Amino acid sequence: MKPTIYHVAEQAGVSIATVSKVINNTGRIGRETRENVLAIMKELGYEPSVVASALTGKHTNTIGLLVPDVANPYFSELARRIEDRGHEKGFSVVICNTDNGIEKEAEYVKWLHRKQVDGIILGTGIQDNRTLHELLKQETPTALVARDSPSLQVDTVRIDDYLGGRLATEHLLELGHTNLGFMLGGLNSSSEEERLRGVRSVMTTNNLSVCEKDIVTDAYTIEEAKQQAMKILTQAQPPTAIFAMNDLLANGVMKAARELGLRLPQDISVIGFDNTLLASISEPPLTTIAQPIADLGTQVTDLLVQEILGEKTVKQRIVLLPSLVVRESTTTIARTPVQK
Amino acid sequence: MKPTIYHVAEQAGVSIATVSKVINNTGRIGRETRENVLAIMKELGYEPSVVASALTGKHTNTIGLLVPDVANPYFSELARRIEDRGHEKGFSVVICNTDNGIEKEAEYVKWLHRKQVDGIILGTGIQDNRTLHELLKQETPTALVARDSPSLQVDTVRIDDYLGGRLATEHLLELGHTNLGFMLGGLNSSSEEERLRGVRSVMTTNNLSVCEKDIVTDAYTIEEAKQQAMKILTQAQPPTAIFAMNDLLANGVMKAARELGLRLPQDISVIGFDNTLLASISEPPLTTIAQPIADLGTQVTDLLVQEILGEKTVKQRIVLLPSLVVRESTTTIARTPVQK
DNA sequence: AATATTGGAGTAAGCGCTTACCCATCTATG
DNA sequence: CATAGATGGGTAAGCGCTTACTCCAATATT
Repeated sequence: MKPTIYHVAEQAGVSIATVSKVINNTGRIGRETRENVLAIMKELGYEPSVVASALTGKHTNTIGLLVPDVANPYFSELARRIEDRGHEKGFSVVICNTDNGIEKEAEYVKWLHRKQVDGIILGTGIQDNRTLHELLKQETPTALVARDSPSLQVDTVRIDDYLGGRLATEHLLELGHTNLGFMLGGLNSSSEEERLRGVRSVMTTNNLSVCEKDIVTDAYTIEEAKQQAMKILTQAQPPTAIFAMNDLLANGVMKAARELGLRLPQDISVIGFDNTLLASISEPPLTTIAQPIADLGTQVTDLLVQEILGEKTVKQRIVLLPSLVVRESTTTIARTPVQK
Repeated sequence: MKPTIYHVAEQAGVSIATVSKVINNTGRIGRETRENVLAIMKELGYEPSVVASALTGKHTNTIGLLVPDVANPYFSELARRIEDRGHEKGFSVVICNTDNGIEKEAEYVKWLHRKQVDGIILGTGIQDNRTLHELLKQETPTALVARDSPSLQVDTVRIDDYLGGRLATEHLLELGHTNLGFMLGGLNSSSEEERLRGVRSVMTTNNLSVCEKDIVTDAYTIEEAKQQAMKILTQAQPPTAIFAMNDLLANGVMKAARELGLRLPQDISVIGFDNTLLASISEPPLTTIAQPIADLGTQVTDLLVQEILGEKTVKQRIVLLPSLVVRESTTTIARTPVQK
């Protein structure tokens, strides 16, 4: 049977209070007693029960992580970083896949609440803020990652999507492209809107406009992305470059292009977003807007942990800046866009 | 303040025992009382504390999942399936990245134990069975996935790696290749050894042999894989086909080949393993040995949950069969292997 | 009508731990 | 030498829940 604090106390000839104090390094305990208790603990292979101590009003040392889908490279890398950092700080992380469903999200949050997790990291792109409001009302430490927090008082770590959109667009314009296509996914729509805002801003500055029919949306898998890309690429006057909102979609676009016999990047330039594993794997290697995923993960975890530990009182919003990573999927424009 | 069972009991004018009974659907409770209590619970927004009930000797409804690295597509897909199934069954999963380190693994297991997780799924490829032995001794329900259990009495779900190795080799031989190269990673070495055993078996049957210098190992990233592949490909008489033990490595091989000016698949055939996202993304699309990842995930979860619930007494070993998925990275041999 | 059943609900003892508070020594102080 | 702090450690009351057991009243049984 698993030894409890009672066994240790008995063996050591002290009270359970004393044992508890040496475990937690609280109160005043003599050198000798402490060492003795420690020895007994080791001898018995005693491990304090997190459950019991949690009941006494302390922490469970657990944080909940909500993401749309861990199988998505972006989120799996993020999850890895968060787990790493959490582990360093003594927290375990329970993972929840919401598929960006408001119902699932709410259900998970309720469940995590019952489990008394110490805090929650929201990495979903849901526009609906109901769950978030609920969370804040309940005073569960909460932090947002890769998601905007429109006018809400909550710790947030995200990238500047607007800037990301600008960077991508500027890159394409510099290469001479003026007829641009865009592919949105839907996994993190608030981010995507911001990026599109960046796009529009740059386009307007350059007296260009983005044609609504060159924007396709709702693609979650590479296959769907390919199908959607087909729509854009088979138009009368197809874009010469496509900006996909994540690397997975960009790969879908490339598949479509290849199937249509277009050469990459000579006939069609493609730029992605995120700079996940997929960007370096793809052929040609994908030019993309890099998110500092590792930093997003560690910083949001730090924020949450500080909040949990009560080490900080003011909420903050951290905005990391994306950067352009040029690889081989984009190049200067070759064919004349007029070919009606 | 969060309502407790006492608040509900008071409001409903019953004892906490009664409330507990309606929550758990145990004991005998009258229709009216039950409905009344239920109503009060809803009204108060009461949520039973998992922590408290866990302390009373029940379950925490949590399982621990140990994998080398969730950022690895294979494991992230697996993790997704396990979380999905776990969630369906009412369990949350806490994720642990061991990087295949025996120390980290042991530490995680100890920690999970303190947390009183109901069970543990081991998806690591560590050869050392110490942790596993420990786990079994402690009677923590444990299940292995994608990992062998040499002579141990533990629930296991895995694929037939030997068969996988055979399938890959047979495919290459059928295409006319006789000079084969192999690239191991190290993430799951027991599996890889089995696969290699499959390879050797087929080779021997065909009066062929595998040259030790055509086997490279220890590659964890795509970059490392590329470097290692270079070694094989720049030999005097390089293989005409390479069998990589996972899709990531296969991509590294393709990168190397491309850098050396080799055409894929005409000059060099590449076959991977796992059939993850990476296999369909890559260019050319990767021929690979498909693991039924979804089934691995759900079945191992089911096994563990049954074990936890005490619904079964005999341990079992489930072996799923891999299959060959032919895409475009392999083709019949073109150049003559003799070119010394 | 007397007894046996059974349905419905309460009592109270813990689960393993934390913590506010109390008590006994021991040493430094005037 | 009496006393005020330190110092070291114990007491006991919970935390929110489950469950074995008890008790009572309403039926069913003979």
